[in-house]
Amino acid sequence: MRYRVGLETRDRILEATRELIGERGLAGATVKAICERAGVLAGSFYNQFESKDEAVLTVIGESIRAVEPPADRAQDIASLVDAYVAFVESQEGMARVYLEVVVTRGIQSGELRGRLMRHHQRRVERFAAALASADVRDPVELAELMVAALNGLAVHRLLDPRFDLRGQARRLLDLRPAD
Amino acid sequence: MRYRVGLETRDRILEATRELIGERGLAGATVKAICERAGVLAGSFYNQFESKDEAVLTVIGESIRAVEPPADRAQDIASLVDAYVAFVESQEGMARVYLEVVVTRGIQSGELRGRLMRHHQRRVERFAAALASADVRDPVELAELMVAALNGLAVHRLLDPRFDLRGQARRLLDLRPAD
DNA sequence: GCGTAATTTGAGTCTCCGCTCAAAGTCTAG
DNA sequence: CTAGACTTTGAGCGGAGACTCAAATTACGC
Repeated sequence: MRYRVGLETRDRILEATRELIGERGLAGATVKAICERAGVLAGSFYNQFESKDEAVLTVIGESIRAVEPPADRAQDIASLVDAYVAFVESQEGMARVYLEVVVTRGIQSGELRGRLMRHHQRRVERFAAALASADVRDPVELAELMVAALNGLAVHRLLDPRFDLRGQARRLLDLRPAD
Repeated sequence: MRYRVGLETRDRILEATRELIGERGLAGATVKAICERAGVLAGSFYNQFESKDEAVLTVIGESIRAVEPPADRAQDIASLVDAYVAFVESQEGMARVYLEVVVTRGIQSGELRGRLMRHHQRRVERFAAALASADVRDPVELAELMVAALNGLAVHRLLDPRFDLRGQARRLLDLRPAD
């Protein structure tokens, strides 16, 4: 992985992996399919990556990082919800993987699972912080509820592309605990 | 499939399929694993079922039917939510399949997908009816939101068994649109 | 240019999966 | 008891997927 051709090959493989995950999900991104799309043979793939999981993990890691809002600046709930909606709508493939990993037991890489779980945890914490500064009771519990509900909306959106994710997310935001 | 031994074999196969789906998810319920657990060889399996999908579909169909509340009697939202929680908690394996099918693209049987989708649809309709008779604005939209949110809570519960599904579902129930 | 390190090639291995089938064995109605 | 229908056996097929490797080719610092 030091000559320029090698780095270019690596990039093409990652690009192909990203596309295939988006189009066909995790299961559809086989090494064979990735290699075909990248215009590369299996040997080259394994010259660049230790395993299929390494390539998949790299792609997902990049996606997660790209989506994560800056940690330092506090945000209100509305913009956190908007960010979530934007994530699902702009990176449908990754959103699908996110949910696929959560739901499917015994998914390939435990590391992938751990990484996504941490991402989820951070999201809950952000929501909790936003709710706390809005003086809501039980901010952590409500944050868990909201993030879980948003995941549910995302699931719905994945199975029905006409589903009004943004609208329903706003509706969720308008719900208040009845006293 | 007419002698008693055959029917018993069939039952053992279905039982094994049910258990394996619950323990390892759809992907873990391979024909080999099912046959081992049922104490049967592959040939017997295919003497009873046309395909693996037929066995899986049978098991899931039975589960869905067992969970479906009686259609004639109208119910309020609280008991619908309770029924959903009970479904997820008592039939974790089936709940997992339900979500797995929704999330995973290109899942095996299109029929399985269709069947689960119809089940989902009926649930939304029930919720909408209950909300309508409670004089809520936009009952259909709110029903979609609630069912989607419940699905999200179920996802959370699947990945963290300590998650307080019942409590969070009640909390969801307490949320009201702010005017 | 040269030499070496990096890269590519592509046939091939290994494993797992769903599924088949002919032969042998087991029921059960009459 | 018997004949015909049903069931079990278990080796094995075809295909897909992840991954390997020795030999050939290519890049590029010097």
